[in-house]
Amino acid sequence: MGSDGHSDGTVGKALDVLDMVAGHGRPVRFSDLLDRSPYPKATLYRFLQTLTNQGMLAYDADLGTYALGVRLVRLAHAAWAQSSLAPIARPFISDLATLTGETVHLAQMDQGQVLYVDKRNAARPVEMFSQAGKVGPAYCTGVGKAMLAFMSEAEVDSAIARQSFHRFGHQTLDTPEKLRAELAAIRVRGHAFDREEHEPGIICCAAPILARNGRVLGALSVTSTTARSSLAALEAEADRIKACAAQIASAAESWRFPEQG
Amino acid sequence: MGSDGHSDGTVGKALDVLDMVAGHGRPVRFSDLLDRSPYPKATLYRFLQTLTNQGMLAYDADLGTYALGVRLVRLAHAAWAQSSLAPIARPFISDLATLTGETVHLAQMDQGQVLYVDKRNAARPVEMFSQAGKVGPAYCTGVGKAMLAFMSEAEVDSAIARQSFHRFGHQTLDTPEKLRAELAAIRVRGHAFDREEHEPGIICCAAPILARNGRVLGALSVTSTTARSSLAALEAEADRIKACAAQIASAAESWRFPEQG
DNA sequence: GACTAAGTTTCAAATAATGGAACCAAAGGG
DNA sequence: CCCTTTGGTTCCATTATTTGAAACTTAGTC
Repeated sequence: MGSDGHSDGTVGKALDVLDMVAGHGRPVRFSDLLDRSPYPKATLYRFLQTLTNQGMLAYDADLGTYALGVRLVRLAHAAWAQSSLAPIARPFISDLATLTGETVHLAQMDQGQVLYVDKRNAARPVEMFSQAGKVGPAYCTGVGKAMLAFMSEAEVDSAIARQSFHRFGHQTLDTPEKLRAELAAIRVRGHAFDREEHEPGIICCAAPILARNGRVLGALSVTSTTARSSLAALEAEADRIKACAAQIASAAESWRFPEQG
Repeated sequence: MGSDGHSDGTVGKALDVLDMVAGHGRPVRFSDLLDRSPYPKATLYRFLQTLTNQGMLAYDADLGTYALGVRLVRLAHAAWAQSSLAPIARPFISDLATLTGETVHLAQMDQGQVLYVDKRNAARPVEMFSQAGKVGPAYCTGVGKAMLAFMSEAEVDSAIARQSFHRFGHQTLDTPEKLRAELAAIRVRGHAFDREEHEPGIICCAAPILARNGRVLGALSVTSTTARSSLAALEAEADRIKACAAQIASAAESWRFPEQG
């Protein structure tokens, strides 16, 4: 169980390469990739060929660069639709955005990082892939902390081991100890804050979405700015957020365990 | 040489399994998958384990089902942002939607199928099942035919071999011959129509997005309904659509070749 | 308690992955 | 113009991984 995934065989390594291309952010040359990769030339080359054959990567012959392939976009649509909370949560999130007049984020945990799967802006409608799919740090976002607070010891340990603890602002919790203390407080309170810990001027109040068996399904946050609102004002919405989280949890469970099944 | 791609090794097979899960549309049990799979029990089992370990699949222990994992959503965001035309095309598409007052679709070709990568809805939303990440048939959609018309012989052959030629409407081109004849006409005309070939009441006018070297980058369509518009009215927008396609092509090229003009 | 279906593990044989090194093709430079 | 470097591709003997029939373990039924 390697923490960074190159533990299961050829497939794991290939997906590792895929991540490398994704991580680079823009089309990347073979040799650039070679530098960052732990694999020898020939091996990396073969992986790139295979992934390109499979449509997971796209090779640009003119520039000699590899980029992520469109097959991923197709797969992701299916993933988003069948496996994320987003489609189930959409109506509830929409309501919450309207009620609060603020932006609502829906996130899930992926490999110790926060993955935003949907976003609802009171004013303007959602653009699916442009927002959904973004990742953020777990230790300094409202949704991240809300999820961590209700995860099992083992999961939290493994997640904490993956955090960078970069100080984005002066309020950022920059050590595992501070984070753990905060998580304890969140567990009691039932909701988490982001006190400009990730981006200056941005604050939020977040609540976890918990299944009946206690498992963390995701988290929900209402975000605002210090200019427009305050932590106190956001906390006033906490019950509403929790109610919304409960609705989503319940909808998710009845989706997962259909009556006639 | 596989039209269905299980030709390159373990990785190819694993991705095949991934597609199988995606294709099923909802969380799927091991044995369901086993029926549809060409792999023996133990082999399939190991693939599912590996993919689950890797976060490409998510296993629901309560139900014993596999679904696509959230890691895909993350990868897809990167794919969408770095490899599809969508982020580049967005402003142009937006303008076109405003100018025409209709819905604009942006699509690319993936394995002989049309992959919608973006959609811009005018004020009045059209009832349709197309969103970013969704796929559709190439032989009976405006964007599909627009792309096919400008692809190389070999590519068209391979794409045609993958079409189902299901008759969605009475205008649907239901044989390779009819399709090829139509493609020739589109090549001359420079734009393609959808004459309710895919969905009753839905019509569109589409143009390909072509790189300077002639390669097909994608296609663009303006969609309407027979109730609100007509083919003639849509054709009146053809020049505007082509102009937009040209803008996108040019933006795409200057993005890809930042140094050269 | 015996029977069945669904899922998991084992293990020797078969196969595919590995990577050092050779090779090729452009660019660069003396 | 030839020689060198850099970036990319192919070979192939070695090695490690995958493979899948079969045995096994649950969990559920009659």
